[in-house]
Amino acid sequence: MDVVGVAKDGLAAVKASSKNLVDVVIMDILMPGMNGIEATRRIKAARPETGVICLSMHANAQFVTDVLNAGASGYLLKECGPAELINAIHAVWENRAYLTPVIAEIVVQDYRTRRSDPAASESTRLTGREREILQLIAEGHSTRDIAERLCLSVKTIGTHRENLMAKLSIYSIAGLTKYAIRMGVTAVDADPLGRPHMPSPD
Amino acid sequence: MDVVGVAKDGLAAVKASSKNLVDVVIMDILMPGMNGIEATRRIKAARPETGVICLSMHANAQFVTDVLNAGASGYLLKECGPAELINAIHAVWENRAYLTPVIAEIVVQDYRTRRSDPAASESTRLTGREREILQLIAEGHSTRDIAERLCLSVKTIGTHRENLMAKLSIYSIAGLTKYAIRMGVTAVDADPLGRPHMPSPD
DNA sequence: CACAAACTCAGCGACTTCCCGATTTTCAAT
DNA sequence: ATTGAAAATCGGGAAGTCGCTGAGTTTGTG
Repeated sequence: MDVVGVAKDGLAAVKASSKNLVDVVIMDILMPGMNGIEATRRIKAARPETGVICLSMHANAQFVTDVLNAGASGYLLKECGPAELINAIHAVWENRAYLTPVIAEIVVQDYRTRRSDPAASESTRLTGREREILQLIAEGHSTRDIAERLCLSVKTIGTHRENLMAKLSIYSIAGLTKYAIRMGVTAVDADPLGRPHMPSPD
Repeated sequence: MDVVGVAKDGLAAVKASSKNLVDVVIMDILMPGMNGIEATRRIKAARPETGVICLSMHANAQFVTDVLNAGASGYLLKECGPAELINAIHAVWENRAYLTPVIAEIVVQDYRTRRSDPAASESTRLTGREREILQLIAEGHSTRDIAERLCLSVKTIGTHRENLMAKLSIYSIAGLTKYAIRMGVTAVDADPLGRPHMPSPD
């Protein structure tokens, strides 16, 4: 078992795993720029036989389902010991799935609640794109920034933001930022994006 | 010693202490709407003989100096026991000041560092108004909202926001929100301000 | 295949932001 | 008491953004 590469954000992880033929990727969800869900989706799209294990601080039902939908085969919490990590790597390696018990329980609970009330978490369930844009907004990027970064029209980003706001009933950037922080999509001390104009006269 | 009133936010505290002739106010700093610093300032402005003791979770030099500038006579941390609180109330009652030892130390340190490097924290020191507006922005209020709430022109709020951004080198609402959270000016789970328009058709 | 959901984008009026400027108030130091 | 610096207040105007409507394209599932 070799560590063939380490990446500090989602984009780097996607690039690294496309260059080296990686068997298993240990993916953090909370990363600046591109999050782990999006990165997982791209890695699986580029090379489906790559196994992805997500490692997160948050035991959040939304995260788990999104990550699994993105194609991950495992989900661990950061509190897990090295033994469990190795265990999970072996499982995913052999094309099996591994969920840490707490997460497995959450998944089951999620199925149940969705059975009993299918529309309950329907309204606040964000799509991948919406979550991606939520993250970028919460990281301080302007609509224009995001549009350029994702090679989309400013209008598209606007629409996504509107859908986002309607789903969450949060109609301010500040509110969205706090929501993103609570959801673990961004960190309080993430890069605040200093001066886009006025490059300091001194 | 009687408790003559309890208020859940800054504005309520100002109103309550103007109606009842309060001797000593125990003030929390972190409150939605109007923060404790602004509330302290207004209470002292309305009736200077009112003693104000600030009770905060944060042992932050910025907070302490601001609160003292606002006119507070005491500063305690929330970890303090009831004995110290009573102690402080008696001191302030008798027109003396009381700082809990940790805070006293911070004040001394602050004096020293400011002696040695007067311009160090000069650029990022916000005025009271700026801090107030930072808080309102971070609570999700629009420029127009803030202007109406403070009975000021939209232009004034804009200028304050611009000064704020220049001082902090943070040029996004999201960034300002995170800064406000780090500074303890607002809470992550503060009221996200649901739907300012579209009052829900169902 | 058909259907729904997700994703994409344009138009347009209203509003906000950014940068320029200005005045008044406050307050500490001389 | 005067001066000066910092704070707070506001306006104009160009440029840009937002909110809403509507609508075409892609995607995935039954």
